[in-house]
Amino acid sequence: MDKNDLIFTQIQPLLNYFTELIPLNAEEQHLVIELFKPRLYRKRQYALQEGDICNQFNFVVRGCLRMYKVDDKGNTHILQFASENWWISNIGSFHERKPSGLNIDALEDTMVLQISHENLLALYTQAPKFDRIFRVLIENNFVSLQKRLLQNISSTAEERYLSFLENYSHLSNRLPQTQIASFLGITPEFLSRLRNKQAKNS
Amino acid sequence: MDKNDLIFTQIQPLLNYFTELIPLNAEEQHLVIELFKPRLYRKRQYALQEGDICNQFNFVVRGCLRMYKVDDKGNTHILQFASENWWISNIGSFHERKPSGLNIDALEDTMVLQISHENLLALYTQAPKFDRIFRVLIENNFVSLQKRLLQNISSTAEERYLSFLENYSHLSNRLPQTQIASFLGITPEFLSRLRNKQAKNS
DNA sequence: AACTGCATCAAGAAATAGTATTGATGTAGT
DNA sequence: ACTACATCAATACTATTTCTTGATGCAGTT
Repeated sequence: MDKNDLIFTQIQPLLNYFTELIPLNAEEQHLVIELFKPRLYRKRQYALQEGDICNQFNFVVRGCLRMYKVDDKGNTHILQFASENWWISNIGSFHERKPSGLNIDALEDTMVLQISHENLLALYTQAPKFDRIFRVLIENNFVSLQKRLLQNISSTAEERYLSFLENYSHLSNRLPQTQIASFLGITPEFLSRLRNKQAKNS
Repeated sequence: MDKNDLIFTQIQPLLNYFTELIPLNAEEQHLVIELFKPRLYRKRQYALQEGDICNQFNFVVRGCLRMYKVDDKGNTHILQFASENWWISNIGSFHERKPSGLNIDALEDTMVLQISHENLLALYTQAPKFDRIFRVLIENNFVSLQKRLLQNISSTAEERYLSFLENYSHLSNRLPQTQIASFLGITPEFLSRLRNKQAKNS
């Protein structure tokens, strides 16, 4: 398999993703192939480090990334997981071109397709359809974020955990409990007890 | 401890390093503090990836980095380790602004102080003393490289290993044998046998 | 032809690092 | 006092990384 085949195989999920939102013509597909670059992040590797400007918009082909904030006490709080077919990037830092307060790193070896800020602007110019595609995509992200926030302010840890199981069933046995706990905003110990309780009740 | 104290603590070893070569006045110290940025590389993280242009000159505060070449067969050959108070960067790529054929990555979580190409030029302009400091520093690197080359073409693996033990005693029990073997240019298995032999002879 | 200095491959053992569980104890808010 | 969590410490478990060993091979001396 030569290099082009390889890139093509990896880019297929992204083309599918776009096409499901809005069908692309050949030229648009070609732009995507040209402007998105495949990149491998190895487990624990940063895709974005606090203080740097986020310059890439990432689509996960396989693996899993997380975006998180480290607070003054050194605790990490996970804002988002991104596994297959999800987008991740610090949108604020990306668009306003200012240093990120958040980190993104890899929980598994992760292949992404990424487009740089510059190339994304070029993409919008050359194929205005992507304005709409990215609007929709960001709306989706926004909605799921809003949902999480709402849940956070209105539910107990147990409820949040159950909802996590529903919404992220593919991740619940794939990620370490530490990460899930940090996503739910509880300690790993408490999550362990919650899981125990669940097991007993079933 | 606030953020400034933190940066100051980290930058001290670098100021010491320079001062031992040539004393710096307050203004020069200030430039160093301003132009060198602390940065953490986590174990396995790349500081420079083949194909990218090396844009940073790195001083290791703690931890250990390695610079290596991956050959056509996929074997890696380590050119240099850099632990505390050592410099590392692909000087060729850095100065000629062309893609690196070498990789740099972290063998341990590593804190570096790094200066970008742009800022280093600014430093030379604003404080010409650094021309001399960096000349000396690069000379030191050059000499140790030459020594290694000479040894490589003139010694058996066992001799090279013994010399490694002398010159890098602080690393010999800190790095995995795989890495040391790759530095010596032998297989880990053969290094294992050499070590065995040593142990018996003493 | 035998010997030396290495390599390669495969399998298993040993060491280390990462993750999960549990108990004891504490605290803020109802 | 009770609920919903946190913190700390110890232990257990699992996975990953690293090391060792044996078998085999080969190229370049002696």
